[in-house]
Amino acid sequence: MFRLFDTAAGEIVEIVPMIPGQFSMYVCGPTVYDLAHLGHGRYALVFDILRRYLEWRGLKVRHVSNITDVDDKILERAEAENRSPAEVAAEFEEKWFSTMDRLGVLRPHYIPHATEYVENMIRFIDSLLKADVAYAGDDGIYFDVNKVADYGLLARQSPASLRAGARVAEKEFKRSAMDFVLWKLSETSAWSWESPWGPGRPGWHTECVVMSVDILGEEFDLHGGGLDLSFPHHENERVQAEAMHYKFSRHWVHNGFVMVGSEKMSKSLGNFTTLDELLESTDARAYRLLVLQSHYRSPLDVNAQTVSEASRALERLDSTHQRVIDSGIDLTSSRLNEEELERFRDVMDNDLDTATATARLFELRSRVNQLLDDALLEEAATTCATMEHLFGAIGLDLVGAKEADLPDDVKALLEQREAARNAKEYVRSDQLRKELAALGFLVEDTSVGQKVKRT
RNA sequence: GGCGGCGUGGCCGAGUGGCAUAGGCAAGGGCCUGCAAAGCCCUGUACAGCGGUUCGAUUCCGCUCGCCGCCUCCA
Repeated sequence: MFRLFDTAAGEIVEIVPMIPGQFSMYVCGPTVYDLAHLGHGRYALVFDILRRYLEWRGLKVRHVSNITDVDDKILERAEAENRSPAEVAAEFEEKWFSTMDRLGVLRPHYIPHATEYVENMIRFIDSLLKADVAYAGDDGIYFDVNKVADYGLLARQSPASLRAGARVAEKEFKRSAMDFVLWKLSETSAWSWESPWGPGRPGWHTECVVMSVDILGEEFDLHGGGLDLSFPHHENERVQAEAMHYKFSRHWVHNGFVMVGSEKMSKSLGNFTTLDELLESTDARAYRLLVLQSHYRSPLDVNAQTVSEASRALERLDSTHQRVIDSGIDLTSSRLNEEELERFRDVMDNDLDTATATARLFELRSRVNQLLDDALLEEAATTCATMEHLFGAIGLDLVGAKEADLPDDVKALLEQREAARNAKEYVRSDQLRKELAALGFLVEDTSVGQKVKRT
């Protein structure tokens, strides 16, 4: 029994796949006009973890995530840099996936682009007009939210209270402040598509409806994204679909924000760090571990300290992995501890509680070390294999010490040090260890000789 | 203004109507080690405040204080 917090229900609900054994999920992807920041990284990791977990659980997952390549911000950047919007979009899409690869985020099974769906969107908007839930305004076609009974569901607010707080300047012709644009007329810009209403561009909220339904059908299991998409974006998608009598997504899932101090990280606040910046100095797995150590719906502080703590924790995991390898244990043929697998599943089934699951895996790590200390190799093998199998299920692979290509001078120093130690010239060997440390190499003495790590 | 959420040890961060063994990081003490490192063992007066419900509340309810989010583009 797998449960998740469903934003539409406002509580944790049991997730019963529409088709037994399968799972269809649509996750709102990036608008490609700039580099991805830590917040994008978190959502990508959260849904990557969800997908991997469901697959581990034996479900056949269809994971769809779009690329929004039609947007005013893309146009603005293109104009500012005197190139075409398509060029800007292509550049940042490529950069997006290269960063996602570094983060170990699996490619979604389907990656639809808004530009491929413009014709489809025009037909959809036309249907909305025919259904009388949309109308023509001065500068485009608008959705009439008053035609939907429960507008505000995903915001968990009534239409009246939403209206009371509306911060958007009213356009005279709009029937309600919350009405949103489906088709933006743009007679001046070269970047436009022909439509029955004149040249223009589709509004943001329509593409995901059209693409998700095209690929997954009129009803699918889950629709997700960052919490900031719950309203108005997802709500606007939902009401369009509802107006067309689609059953649409059975569940809505949103992840919490990355925080900078006490503020949400966002483009508009300008307080963002790009993922590429983070990855310059940090193992990408450390960010995944940091994300795993908190609950996906909680705000997550990402700063130099929390990142370095996660990096340190990761080092210790890797170091245990290395210890096991050094003990001559063959992990690939080890049995797995069924009890632990079950416990992991129980915890993860409870609203994807990766924090508790990870805590449990750290306990296994500790147990592996204890077993190795006691030379209980067979049990250590099973425990370690189980731990690594489960970390793998959520996308975290442990690695041994990198076989660093040692520069010749380092090799020479190591040889001298070994000789000094064999001769019990400890003052000299400690001096050599210091020299190596200064060169960026950490030397440890073990029962099987010196071990070197790049620092 | 409306709606929602949060406040747990030195820091980060889970969880729970029944002793707060979460976990991570940091710190102190010990074992091991030529010394370190790694590893192991031990240690640390933590549930914002005030009421209420209850045999029992950190957990449920109310109020207060503090912080945050959404209502506009946002992952």
